[in-house]
Amino acid sequence: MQPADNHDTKWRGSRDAWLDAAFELLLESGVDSVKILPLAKRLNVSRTSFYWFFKDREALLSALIERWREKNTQGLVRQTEAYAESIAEAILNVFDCWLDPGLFDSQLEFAMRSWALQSVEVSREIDAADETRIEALTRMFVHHEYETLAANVRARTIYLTQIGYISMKTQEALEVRMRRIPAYVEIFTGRAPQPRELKRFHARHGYEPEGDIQEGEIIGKEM
Amino acid sequence: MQPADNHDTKWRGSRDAWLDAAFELLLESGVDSVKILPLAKRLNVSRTSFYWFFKDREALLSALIERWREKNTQGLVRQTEAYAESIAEAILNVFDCWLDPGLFDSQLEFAMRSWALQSVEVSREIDAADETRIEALTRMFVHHEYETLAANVRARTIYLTQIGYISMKTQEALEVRMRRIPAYVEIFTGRAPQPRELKRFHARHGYEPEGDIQEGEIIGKEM
DNA sequence: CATGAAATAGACACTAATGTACACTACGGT
DNA sequence: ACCGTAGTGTACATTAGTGTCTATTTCATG
Repeated sequence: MQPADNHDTKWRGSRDAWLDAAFELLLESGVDSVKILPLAKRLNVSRTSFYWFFKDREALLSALIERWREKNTQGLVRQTEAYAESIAEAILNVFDCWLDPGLFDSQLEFAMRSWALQSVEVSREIDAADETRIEALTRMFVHHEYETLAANVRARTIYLTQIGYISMKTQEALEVRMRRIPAYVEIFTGRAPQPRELKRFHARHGYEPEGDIQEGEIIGKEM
Repeated sequence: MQPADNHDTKWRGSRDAWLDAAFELLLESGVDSVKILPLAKRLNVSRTSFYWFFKDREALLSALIERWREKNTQGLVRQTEAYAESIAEAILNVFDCWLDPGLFDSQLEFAMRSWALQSVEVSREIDAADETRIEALTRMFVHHEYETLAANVRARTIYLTQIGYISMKTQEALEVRMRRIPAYVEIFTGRAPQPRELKRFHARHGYEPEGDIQEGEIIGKEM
């Protein structure tokens, strides 16, 4: 028999406690570290209680996949569909994902990709997710009047750059990241963002630039 | 005492055999799968022979890191420094890396990044490599008269996109990849590559486009 | 306060891995 | 021919993990 919803009793463990701990370990050190014994130690609970909540380790891992499936792809697709006057604004909407872990959990994303090395099941999940996401981004560009092939390559660039960021585990200060954003927008769209578009973006993320932004100041040369 | 260079005796094992097999496993399924027992089975050799060549598992893993350190960063940096008339040509030189596993081993790269999850040592190695590589790419753009910040962001984009590709384990047909390349060049540089630049690139990789390339055909819209 | 379900723990059996000790075999040089 | 060294195999001790069965504790509720 499986546990009923846990109306906050005083039991030390719970299905969610095990799951949360499993997530932590997954993010910290990869799927191979998600083992029952270490989890039990971390939770200060007997290892065997685990088997009351989950059939076996397999079941725990499936639950992790489940949780990821819901979260990241959803978050990204929603942002590509958000209202935007211009392509620059649309891209800034997508950038929200990289700044707000609520919309897209980068660490989780990386952990899943590492996991995929060892599991065809996970591997298939990831492939499906990539396709869905790139399609959504492509639609976004097409919607802003890009040609199909161009839209697709731009979608890839923007997506791959982010996956690259994740894979690199880049730790930039908000300041640095924000300063780079106009340049990224210009690269990804082919034209510079308007100051007012940036201002709205900054506001969303509670950021105040040090000096006022002058047009043309940020990007060098012939772009 | 450690083994002398193995002047091809008829011994079944050798330090290199173990190392090669270890690499295979690392690429296929991550560092956690690099275990002595499975390696021994794969090599059809007694597990314990291992201890003649390596002190312990640790020592084997260190040897793997060693081998990676030499290879990938070197390959990339060399390509950024290759002769190029234009920035487009310079970028196409870099693209050589992604097409020629001799210059840059993508799978290995990904495996190392996953490994870094669990090992601070590897993690530090990776960080150092990233920095070196991005610096080299930035120098390349600066050399072609881009402003410092712009050059740096472009360097990042090109590098991250590739890391993203790797992380996604993209399997594109050469045909597809080649068709996308002009668009990538345009995104990364801000202007379209010349047909003759592409031709030289195609020739290097033994590729013959299906139709002749017409200027402006590839990229859509307002770029 | 007694009862039963929810949750925990302990004892046990098993597996896969590491590493050590030591005996053995094949080869090459003198 | 024979001896040392390079390389292999067998046997054993140990450790960390999985999963099962059973006994025990804790809590909510009548």
